[in-house]
Amino acid sequence: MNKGLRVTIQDVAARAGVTAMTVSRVLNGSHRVAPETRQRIQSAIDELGYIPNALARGLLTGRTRTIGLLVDDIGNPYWTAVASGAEDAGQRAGYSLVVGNIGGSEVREEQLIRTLVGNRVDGLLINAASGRPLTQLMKSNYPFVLIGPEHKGVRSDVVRGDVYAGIVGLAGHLLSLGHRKIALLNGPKGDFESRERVRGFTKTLAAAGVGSPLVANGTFDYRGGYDAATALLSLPARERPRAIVAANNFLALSVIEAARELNLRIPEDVALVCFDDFVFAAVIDPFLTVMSQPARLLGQQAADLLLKRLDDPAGWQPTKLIHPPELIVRRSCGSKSGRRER
Amino acid sequence: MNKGLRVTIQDVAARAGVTAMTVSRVLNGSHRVAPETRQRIQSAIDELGYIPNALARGLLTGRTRTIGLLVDDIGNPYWTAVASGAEDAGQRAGYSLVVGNIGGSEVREEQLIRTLVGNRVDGLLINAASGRPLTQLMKSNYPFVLIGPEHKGVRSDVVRGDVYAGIVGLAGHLLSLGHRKIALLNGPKGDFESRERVRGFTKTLAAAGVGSPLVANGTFDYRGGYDAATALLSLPARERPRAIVAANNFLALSVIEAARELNLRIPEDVALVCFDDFVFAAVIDPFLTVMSQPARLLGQQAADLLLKRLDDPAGWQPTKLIHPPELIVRRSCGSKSGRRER
DNA sequence: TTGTATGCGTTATCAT
DNA sequence: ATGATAACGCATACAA
Repeated sequence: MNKGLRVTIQDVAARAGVTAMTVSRVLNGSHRVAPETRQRIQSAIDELGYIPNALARGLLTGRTRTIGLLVDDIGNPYWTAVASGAEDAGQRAGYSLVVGNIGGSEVREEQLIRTLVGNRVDGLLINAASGRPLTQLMKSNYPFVLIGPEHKGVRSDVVRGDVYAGIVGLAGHLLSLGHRKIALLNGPKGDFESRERVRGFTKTLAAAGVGSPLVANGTFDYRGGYDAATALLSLPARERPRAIVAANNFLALSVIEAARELNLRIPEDVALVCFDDFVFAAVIDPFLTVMSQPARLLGQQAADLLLKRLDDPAGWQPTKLIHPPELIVRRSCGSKSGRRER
Repeated sequence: MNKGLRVTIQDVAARAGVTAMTVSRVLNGSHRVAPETRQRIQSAIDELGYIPNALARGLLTGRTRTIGLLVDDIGNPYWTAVASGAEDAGQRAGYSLVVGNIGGSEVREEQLIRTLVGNRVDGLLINAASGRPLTQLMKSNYPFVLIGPEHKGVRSDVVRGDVYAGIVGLAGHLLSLGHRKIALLNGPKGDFESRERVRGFTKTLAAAGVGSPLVANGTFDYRGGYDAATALLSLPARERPRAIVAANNFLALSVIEAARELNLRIPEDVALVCFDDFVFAAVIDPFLTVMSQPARLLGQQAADLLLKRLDDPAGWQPTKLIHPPELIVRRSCGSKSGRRER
């Protein structure tokens, strides 16, 4: 440890001619300190550049005033917005936010949870792919809020967008434009949201009398998406989709790139729509038609739910907040009414 | 604290019929433990779901195996890439990375430093706007690495792109395309990189015989950039710039938006180039010509320098790593050789 | 190979 | 209004 950090509450106390206890009281804003004493102590703190050791404090009190957020890909503007919302809500209540990046790896997910719990964050906001560590947390009665996918048998707060409604809206929009050969470029197979999308997609198409819907599963990273998109667009002309619903903005990017490689124009040759609005959607060529989810709000609400539970653990009841998404029509779907604006 | 977290090393020891000391040895991988004892202890750990308390460990050892990264705007892909690089490097050495978002506020910057130091992160990677807290850290001999701006009188490792060379290249490219009315849409006034850009910009233009260069200072958030860009493009026709160098990708976005509002085409009416490449640059309309900086590498090297210093504090000597940027010509500058590819 | 004693920096509790 | 003492959970030094 560094010299400067060797400054402890004892040093401050000595310099101010009081006991550590009194310094502690000043630090924690107790009123039971004489104004002049308080002043002397404050001076000592400033002169020594004293910063309380949060480890010692946390060890003793059992609270760190820190919460953790685990997301699949912090490089995705969607998750950045979620994080920003959570940070805001946390900061208002005097909590710090620690963000971990899962990157699609279940191993990493468990690792991160271990690290954060080891550091005794007071609670967790989790965009979890794997349910395993969650049941563990549940057994420990460790407070956490799920953002996005729900998990069977896991009793917890949940905050998420209505993915089902979103996909219905997206597919419906394409149908209303006359499309019949529509494909879903989905995320990794098997998780909750992925299943929701497939369910909504097939149901909507079936209701419109369109059989055997095309579903491709890519990964959310660039490579996986690009390969899946290329495969989709390389199908023989009769099978090739004339419209694609991408499960998130990065997958939409993949479609754009793949189409470019194959000399396919968007929206003339393939229409494109996707989940999640973001700054660049209105600037990308072509401007993307998206199903917008209130990412920032999701982050805020998730943090708020967690903080509420921390405040009153006994009174906690699992809450589920599901937000309807909003269709923003731009150009990539080929709609006549597509706006240039964001 | 939660029931599940009440599991301490003592509980594990009791269950395994040994002392806390022996458990500690297993946790830290000492070889001096009988295989069968080790096994018993491991079982106890698993059954109880024991996770060591990093607070207690850190308090005792004086090391947390955690480093902090403070950036101006984690929402910007550039900084996300830096963070990702730093996380990689850290993880390889068994360190966790905690990221803080400064958001252009010096108050927030000091606050974050206080919080992280309070939590006794072993060192800091800082993209600092304000020099004040740095001198404080220096006096305390607290290890930190600067990413981006340097600061006078601050002795520390520095990792950054060569902003001066970058702006020279960008302005030079526009000059070579025949432009004379070139403006710099700069970031916030006064910091190191901002001054570097102005210096390189004026010098390059002067060398080409172009007088009185136009420099506008925006903030890096969307609003500030948009206003500045609009002001620039709304100048009377004789003064209006025919080419703009944007100080980062978000400012370039502002220019695109502002131009659209004013019915100005890019690159026909205004050419546009900017710093920092990113996924969307090759998809944005028009594809952006950029000066690419090795963001990921910067993050990695910064972390590596910090870890090296932590490993051998006595042998530490301040190192400065400056990377030349690379010009990637696409369409927004109006160059004939502009590629469609990324 | 395993155990005992001690202290890291802070605050809760009880005392003055 | 302030102080003394103990305790949080763990690892270091030393002992057995």
